[in-house]
Amino acid sequence: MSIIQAAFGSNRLLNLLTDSQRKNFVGSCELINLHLGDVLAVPGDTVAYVYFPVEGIISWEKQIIGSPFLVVTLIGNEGMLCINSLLGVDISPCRAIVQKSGFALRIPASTFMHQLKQIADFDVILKRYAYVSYNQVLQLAACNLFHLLENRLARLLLMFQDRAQSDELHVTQEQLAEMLGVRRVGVTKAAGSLQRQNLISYSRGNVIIHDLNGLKASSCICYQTDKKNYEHIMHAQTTHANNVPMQLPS
Amino acid sequence: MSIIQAAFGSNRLLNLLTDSQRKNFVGSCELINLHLGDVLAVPGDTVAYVYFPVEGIISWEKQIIGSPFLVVTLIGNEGMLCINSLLGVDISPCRAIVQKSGFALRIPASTFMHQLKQIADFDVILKRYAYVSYNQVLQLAACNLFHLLENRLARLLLMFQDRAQSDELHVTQEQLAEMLGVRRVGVTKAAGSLQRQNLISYSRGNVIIHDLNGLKASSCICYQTDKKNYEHIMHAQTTHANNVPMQLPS
DNA sequence: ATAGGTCTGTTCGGTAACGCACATAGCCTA
DNA sequence: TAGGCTATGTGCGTTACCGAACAGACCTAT
Repeated sequence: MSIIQAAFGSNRLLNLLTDSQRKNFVGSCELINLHLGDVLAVPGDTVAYVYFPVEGIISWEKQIIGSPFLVVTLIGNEGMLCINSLLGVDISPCRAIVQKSGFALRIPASTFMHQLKQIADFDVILKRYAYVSYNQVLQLAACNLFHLLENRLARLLLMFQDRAQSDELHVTQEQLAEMLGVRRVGVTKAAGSLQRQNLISYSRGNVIIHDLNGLKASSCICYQTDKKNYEHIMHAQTTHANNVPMQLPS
Repeated sequence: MSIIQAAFGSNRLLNLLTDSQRKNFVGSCELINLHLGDVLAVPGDTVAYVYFPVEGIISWEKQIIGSPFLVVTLIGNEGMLCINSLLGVDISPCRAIVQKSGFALRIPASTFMHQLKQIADFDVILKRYAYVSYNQVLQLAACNLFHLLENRLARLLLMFQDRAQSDELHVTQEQLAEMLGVRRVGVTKAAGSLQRQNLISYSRGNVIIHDLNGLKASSCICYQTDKKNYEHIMHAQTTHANNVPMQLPS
């Protein structure tokens, strides 16, 4: 069994295709390794490839002039990079960085654009994903204005947990601070509070989530809202959902 | 000359079509009045119509649970409502309210979806617009986090000015505060500062911009960034730009 | 074992918002 | 001309951040 076949069915967007459609599409992809710190997209640059993560986490980060990068969302096997290609624009609005190693199906942007037209309903599925992504950014814009850091931190940790499918996260407070667009001391304070509530514990770049439900309660509703929205929109009719068990190369 | 013909060529997105394409499309539209306060879309509701403003201003507002509505962008004749239709989703993510009376070309959402497929390159143009809109929200998300109220207020006033094509705006501090997601007193303070700098003056719901360049200097760069991005993306190649002089019904 | 790097905790003063309450000022109508 | 409504100004205490600096704790390498 080839590596490509092994990854078959392990991205939730591609799972919305029929078996034959997916087989066809994945045939145009190559399975690549995502290494921690890899830069997959640079804002303003033309993107060469579109990625469908299979395992691992990629951060999608916006920078505005005069300010640091801000993590807009984390992308795992529920999503894709880069939605700009999907909208017919080859310029990336964001930076994309691998935050957790793994694998992704990669396809040249031009091939992707072609396949998008060829495979029936593929554009329908992915436009929905674009809608969900748009909605997520709307949520973030309001969240950044209204919600407290401690709640936003809890939300970010939950997003990590979802995509890592693990309660052990490898991320320092410094990194979390950068992602959230705040100072490291702010995260220390917020994380300390979460720890005192026995929701998480951490030490030198390792965060362990002990009480998932408690953490959800401490998070702003944005976490739940985004998740519900994804499920609601992506699984609304006309999809060919099926779950092929995931197998990965060693 | 009919009212429809009068509005022909007065929306910048439709101007990117060829004459015959536009004629075709506008034939499926009706020209309606936009009255101050009209609610054109409700979050979570199915959208019945898509709007291409000709004159007037519509606010596009996101609400997250437990917080007030927040203005995401203002839409004038440079844009359209609702990009969700464009992405094949009939549910509006935002509320849309007329902030300045005017006119718009209105088309049933289903007819719009049909026309989108029929008219060559129309979807290409509008997907680019979706990209620009996505980028705007990204900008807002960071802006809300990093920029000061006074700068954000200046930005909002400039966005009004652009779309009103007038230096006299009819909006109270209370309304501006709601749009920005802050207290009215915050706006009083910020607006007072702008007035003391002789950039604007105001009284009882009338704001007059005296020094446009000064106001731009007081605004966060987000204003310029968004504008440049629109021009850059919307006028990049493969468009059939032409400007038909605008004439409106009395 | 010691040294140097990385990660986390704490402290200080400052500021831009917040909530709440009340004061003034312009405009409209009776 | 008085009364009432709306829009704007102000004042006070509180809070959630900020920037800068430093202290301790832990890890690894020489």
